[in-house]
Amino acid sequence: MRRPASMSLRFALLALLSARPMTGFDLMREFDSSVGYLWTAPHTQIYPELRKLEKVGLVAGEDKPRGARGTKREYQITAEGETELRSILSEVLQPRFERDPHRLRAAYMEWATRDAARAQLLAHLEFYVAAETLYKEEYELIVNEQIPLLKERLARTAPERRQGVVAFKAFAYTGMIERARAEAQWAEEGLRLLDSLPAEVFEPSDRPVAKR
Amino acid sequence: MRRPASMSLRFALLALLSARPMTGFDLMREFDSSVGYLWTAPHTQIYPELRKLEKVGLVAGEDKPRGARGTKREYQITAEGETELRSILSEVLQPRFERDPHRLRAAYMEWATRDAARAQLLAHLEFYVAAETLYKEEYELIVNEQIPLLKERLARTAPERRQGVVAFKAFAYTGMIERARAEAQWAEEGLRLLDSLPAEVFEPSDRPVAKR
DNA sequence: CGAGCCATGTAAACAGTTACATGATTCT
DNA sequence: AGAATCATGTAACTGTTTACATGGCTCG
Repeated sequence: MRRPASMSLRFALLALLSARPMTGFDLMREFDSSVGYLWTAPHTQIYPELRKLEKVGLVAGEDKPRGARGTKREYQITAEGETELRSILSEVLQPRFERDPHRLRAAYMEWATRDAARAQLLAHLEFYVAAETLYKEEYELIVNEQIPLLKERLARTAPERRQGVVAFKAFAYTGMIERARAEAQWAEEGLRLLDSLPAEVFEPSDRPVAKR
Repeated sequence: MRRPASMSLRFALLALLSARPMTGFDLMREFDSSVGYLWTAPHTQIYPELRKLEKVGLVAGEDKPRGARGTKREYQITAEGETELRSILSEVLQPRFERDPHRLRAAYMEWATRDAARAQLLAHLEFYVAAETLYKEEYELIVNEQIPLLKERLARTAPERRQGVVAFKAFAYTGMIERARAEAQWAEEGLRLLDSLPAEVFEPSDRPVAKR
């Protein structure tokens, strides 16, 4: 009866299958695109999880022919699976303090050279500037209903509910955009800090030869 | 020779031990306070990792008496350990797309009732408003040099380098503060969205008795 | 003497990553 | 015929969480 604290993969698979039936491979490709920014998993995690979901009746698998000799297994969400989706969302997932390796490293930058610290922050800045652009593009695709899976989902959704389906996906992305912007800003702040500090606060770039 | 992609626990332990020698228990308590917002680990991870670090010479352990019969093992960072710290920070840790269970769930809120969605976002808002306050308090403690471990660290640091030691820790916290603010803002945006959507977009609060 | 803190451990389970592997189909 | 794509798997390992466990020290 107990639901594990972390079952995001399960949730993600059920959520995707609620749009249309898919094979493990299809799901893998979905994780490589749009949804992949929210959650992702390698195929080595997807296939076993699908078998588990089938065993407990949340999805139904069916072998489909593929070409002459080939087959593939297509999964569709069951009524129990949809109930599970509702049930997961009916419980609050408590936010918790997140570990952040980048923030941790930043806190001890006195052990880095100025150049290394700068390189780290530039990588951070570059990554999140690009991420922000990416997320904004996704956002536009969502609100313009230009994502294939979203279109299929909407086609299977009662007209009066479509508005919400789009709005929640767009909402998730505004969070990603805001976060990326905050990270980029932080990196810029760090770069200014680096420039403002005197050379003596850093580990020397060329360490003395004999350090004993 | 290869360094694992994720060695934040190792980094955190070395960074803490660079302030002063500590036992596993001391480190555990540190993770329960200040530094714990940047990184944390349970004792079941700390003790084995310390033994590993000792085996490879990055820390040196020494048994200390405790009362009459008791002992405890105190670890101090070695020269090799400090080199390791510098070495880790000399390489850029590439930022990557983070999975976020909360954003994932938000994207599929059409499967929730309005009340459940609101409860989720209120929990998010409450958590991050509190976190922001907490982080700001920590920030003040840092810049005013009121954190015991930081004071000990500064006492062992050459005067001309102290400025950086404080500034980097403060910098890490500005990132935490900005992020918490962004999350709180996002939750508020979500609450406004919920209020703006018509009732039909949500799963019914009281499901029909006979769902077939 | 008991509560609460100090101190350290094992073991099982789970989530996620990486490496290795296989074979069919489709397109050029 | 070979390359790219479709499709699915096993196995080993790392990092993290959770449960269970033990015992000494200090203070009231």
